[in-house]
Amino acid sequence: MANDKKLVEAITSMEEDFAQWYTDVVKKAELVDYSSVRGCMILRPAGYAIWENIQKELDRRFKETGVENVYMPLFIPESLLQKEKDHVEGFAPEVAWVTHGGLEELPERLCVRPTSETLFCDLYSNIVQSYRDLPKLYNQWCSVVRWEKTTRPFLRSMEFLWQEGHTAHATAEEAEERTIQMLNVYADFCEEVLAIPMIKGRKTDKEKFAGAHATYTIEALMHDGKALQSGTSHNFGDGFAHAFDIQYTDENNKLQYVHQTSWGMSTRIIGAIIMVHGDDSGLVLPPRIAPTQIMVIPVNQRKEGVLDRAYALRDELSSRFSVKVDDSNKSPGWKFSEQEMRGIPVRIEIGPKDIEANQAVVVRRDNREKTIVSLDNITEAVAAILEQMQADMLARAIAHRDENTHEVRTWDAFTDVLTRKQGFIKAMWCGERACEEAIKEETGATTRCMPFEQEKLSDVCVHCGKPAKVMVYFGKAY
RNA sequence: CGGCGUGUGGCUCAGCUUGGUAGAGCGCUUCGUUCGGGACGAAGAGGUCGCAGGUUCAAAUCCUGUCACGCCGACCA
Repeated sequence: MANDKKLVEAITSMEEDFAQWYTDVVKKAELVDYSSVRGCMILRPAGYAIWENIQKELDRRFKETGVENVYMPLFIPESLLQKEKDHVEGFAPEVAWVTHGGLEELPERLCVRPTSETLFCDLYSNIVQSYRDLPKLYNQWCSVVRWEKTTRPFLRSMEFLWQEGHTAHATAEEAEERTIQMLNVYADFCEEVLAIPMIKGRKTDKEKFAGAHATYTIEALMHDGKALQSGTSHNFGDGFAHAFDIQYTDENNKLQYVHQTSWGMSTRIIGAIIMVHGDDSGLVLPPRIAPTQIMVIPVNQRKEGVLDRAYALRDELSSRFSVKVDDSNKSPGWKFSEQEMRGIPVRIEIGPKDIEANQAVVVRRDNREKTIVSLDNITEAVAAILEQMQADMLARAIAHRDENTHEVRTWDAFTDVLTRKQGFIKAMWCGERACEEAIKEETGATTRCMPFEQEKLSDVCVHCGKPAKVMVYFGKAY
């Protein structure tokens, strides 16, 4: 009983206070710590390792499509940033400036990159001459800085890690194709590896990227019914090419402007992992992204042979999985709770009784299901359990999203959902910005995207009653 | 940026109203006993009270300012 009490106190329950639950999990799982710089987070080993796995997996998928990695400078001269009008206006309010070098004031201010479109454009204007130079398919892994007013670990920090891909193409068609291709890379990655289902669609003009012709997005639904924009892919058309004079000579010796794209995913996605899969005991990591997949917990470890058997088990499983032994001088119960808090997918309990019976107890993190497994074929058994867990997590996330997606045909129903249930709202929209802004003003809900998979729910806009143009996902967002 | 709230050993907090030598629990260290859902005993280490200024014989406590964090709102590709 006393132990139960302690557990309850450790992490605030989701029901009671979701925001506090999130903060508790992030801290208790030791993913992040606050730093001495306002709004900047420290990624601790457990958090950074998740990012490293995300990087590894995404990087491989990018390269399979022909993308190459580069690294651009941290600083952007003010004059360069200002070349594309919409772009500057979009980012100006949240840019950090360097004004001094040592003791001397700089002749021209440098901004700390909030994103690197301008640098890539500058580069492309120099290195693209001929249609033979195209396409350029570059990506960089880096951090960017945006002077945010309020911050939360992973979801919004002033400096964050991400990747930004920037491509230049000969034709508009090719650029559009690449934009969609990368959106699909993100969506597939999220589903297959992170077990997070995504709604794919296009952003409205109001929500699109500063300077883009079209922005596509993947949107996920969190456990509390709020939406999280999880990755974006932009088609710039030839807008930046005109601003930066990126021209090439085509097969007919005519000058043409390139068509560009950019696409990004950030450490914010780790926030999605936490808020989609986590529970009241802490983090739950999908097996395919977990830095440590298995924790072996010896029981009665001071008894002759127990620790040795645990180490042997680790060594055996290490050929296929990432495994650790918790041989600290804590009680088993403490270790169980710790493993659960950290979201390690599977733990294996092994004690004197097990060793005698040539078995171990395998426990899944997501549903706490216990399986007694023979030590003779434990690698195969654990592989099957991890696979099943990965699949079940995705299935649960899809079920949760579907249960919390509401088709709405009237304004009353729209506001009713927001006050009582939250979640995604599918509704028809007239396509007018003023109407979109009014909806946000009245309810706090924003357009998340115009999904690729369209349905015709009615003939009129859910808010203003004018003829409807498109079905939109609405929701309250992080 | 606006409203509300919070800053006291590593953590959670008490003390502040009514100024007078800084407390508790957890954690940590050492030794011993334990070990199948956050074990127990003994002995130890560790803080100058977010920061700066002021009032006072005397400030964690009163006053002013400031910084950070949290929540809500505004803002945010």
